[in-house]
Amino acid sequence: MNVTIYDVAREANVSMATVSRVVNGNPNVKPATRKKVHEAIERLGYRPNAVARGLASKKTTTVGVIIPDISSIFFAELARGIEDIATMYNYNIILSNSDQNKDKELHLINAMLGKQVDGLVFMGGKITEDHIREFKTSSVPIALAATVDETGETPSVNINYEQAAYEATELLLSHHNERVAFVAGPEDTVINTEKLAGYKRAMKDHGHDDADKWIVQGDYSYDSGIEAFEQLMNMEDKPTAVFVSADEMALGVIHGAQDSGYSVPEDLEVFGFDNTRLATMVRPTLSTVVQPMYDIGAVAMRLLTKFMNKEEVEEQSVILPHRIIERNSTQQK
Amino acid sequence: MNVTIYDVAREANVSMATVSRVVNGNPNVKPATRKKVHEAIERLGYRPNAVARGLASKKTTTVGVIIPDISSIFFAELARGIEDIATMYNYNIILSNSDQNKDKELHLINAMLGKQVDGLVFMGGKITEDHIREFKTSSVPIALAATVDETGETPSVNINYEQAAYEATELLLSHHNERVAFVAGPEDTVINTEKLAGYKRAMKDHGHDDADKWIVQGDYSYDSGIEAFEQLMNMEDKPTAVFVSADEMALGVIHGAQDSGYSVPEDLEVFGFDNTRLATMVRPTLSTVVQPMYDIGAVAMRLLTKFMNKEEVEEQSVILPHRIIERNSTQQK
DNA sequence: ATGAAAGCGCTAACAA
DNA sequence: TTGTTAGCGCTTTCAT
Repeated sequence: MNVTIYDVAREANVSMATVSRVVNGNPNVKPATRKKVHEAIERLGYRPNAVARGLASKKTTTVGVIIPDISSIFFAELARGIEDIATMYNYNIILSNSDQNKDKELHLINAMLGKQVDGLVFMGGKITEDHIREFKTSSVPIALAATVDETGETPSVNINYEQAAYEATELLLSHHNERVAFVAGPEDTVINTEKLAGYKRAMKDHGHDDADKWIVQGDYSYDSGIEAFEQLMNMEDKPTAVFVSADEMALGVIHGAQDSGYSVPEDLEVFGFDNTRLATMVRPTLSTVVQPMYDIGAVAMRLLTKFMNKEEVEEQSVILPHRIIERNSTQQK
Repeated sequence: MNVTIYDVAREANVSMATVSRVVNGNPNVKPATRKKVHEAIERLGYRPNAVARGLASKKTTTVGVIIPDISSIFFAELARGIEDIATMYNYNIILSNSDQNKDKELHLINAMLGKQVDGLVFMGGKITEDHIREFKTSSVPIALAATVDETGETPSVNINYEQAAYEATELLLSHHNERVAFVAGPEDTVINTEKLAGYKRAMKDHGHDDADKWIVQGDYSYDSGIEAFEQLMNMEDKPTAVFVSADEMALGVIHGAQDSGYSVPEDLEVFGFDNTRLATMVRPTLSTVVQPMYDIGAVAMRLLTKFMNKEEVEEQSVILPHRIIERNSTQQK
């Protein structure tokens, strides 16, 4: 049997209400009483039962986090941002992997709501109507991190993927590359669609209406980067530069090239996306789009705390700044 | 107001006890009644309150996970193993980062016990007496993952680090390297101590009693690998091979070497530890010790479920097999 | 097979 | 400043 608030009350000769007050830092307690209670707590080794507290107060001080895959460098960094801010605001985190599987996602949302989380941070690929319905009927606030809801109805934190992709492509084009390819991520995710749009817009602005023929499909993985390189080299006109929509996949492209005797950036310029730690762990170091992953997680969690506290929120769709960083996988100009 | 078990009971014209039974799959319910209840649940959109359930049953079906840093490739992989098995056994996970800070660790243990987790998976660097005391007085079982308790009192899952380090060093020595260096990890963690011991034993077995002079200190990071390389090259007798106690740090060593015009493995053989995904994302690909991170997490969680179910456990200190994989950062023999 | 009722440990009015 | 007392929503005997 664990020691309860009632045991402490008896030990300190006060009511449980008073114990509750000192445990919760309520100022309406005479210092002497407070001291007595603290001593009793110490003596008994009392530790408040958060479950009972949660039932009585209807607050669990825990938030749910649904993440595609915690073992991915990208998402792990986001998760760290989320957890740090959660800790700062005294929340704990229930973390589950969804593998971007819609059924799992929906199931997890429900499981977490069942656990009475005070809020939810959701990361995923595609927000469907079913998702929106769940979000809307949820009794607790929800924030999306690095995940876009096209309807704009769900609070979210992202960067401007379209613009970022535009700028990356533009930079490659400005290096007088006539043939700039794009290695896409999983189709049917809106972030990929946006990147694609940015790439196409840049191509078009530079007079290339044939962007479609320079697009190859990947899945963000290293291996798919290697495969993408093969495809690139099988094209009639080989590209001289390639914009890859994720760093890890970009490493695959670089190594695919090097393994085939090409050199980067001389024979092929390679540009990544995300600026994960990987970007500086490769030779040549990777030029890439800086997406502030940790911050996206942190800001999403911060946003969520505001909703949980019913604070006013000026803008519920936060767009964080991105930037381009040129390293050695592209030509120095 | 949310719909409760009581509402369902009224809607279905049964008692809450019966609703509870069907929700919990108790077989002692007439099929017709079960059906009625399910319909009522459906109609009302009832979702059981896990907090109330936890209070009444004294089980929360959630386990705490204390991890040094979820954004580390190594730990993220472990976490995935833990979470997958947790899901399989219907547990959720409360995840917190400790940064290997003892105070944080102790605080987290208490916070999680306060949340009434049914068990705890702990990952950390150094298990002190204070840790052991907390573990022992804990009302719920605890399992260590990739973390060794020298007293052997806490259930744990690891590999044999000493032996693995021995084999790695041995392999380098067998390549007729006269000078094999070692890049250590954070001092004062027992896993590092074990690796060090394995390295020294191998050196000694090959007639090198001067192992100490070939040891340089790192912190497992990429940058510390680069620095380690500098130190290696400042030695009087430069080593011709180096065993690095973590893959990421090994990449640092490789790139440090390459950036200085050395080639790997011709001028310097490099051997890593862990076999994180990074090992195949470098050129040359990294020879390394395979530590089954995902499995360690998975097995630790599985072990924990056994304790939580009060099952018999034959061996509470599990040692998983490791192996050596030779890739291109060492000489082919 | 089903129901009644007593908690689980705490918070939050409301009184005093 | 402190105490009394309902619940919070569910599980779990114990009856029936």
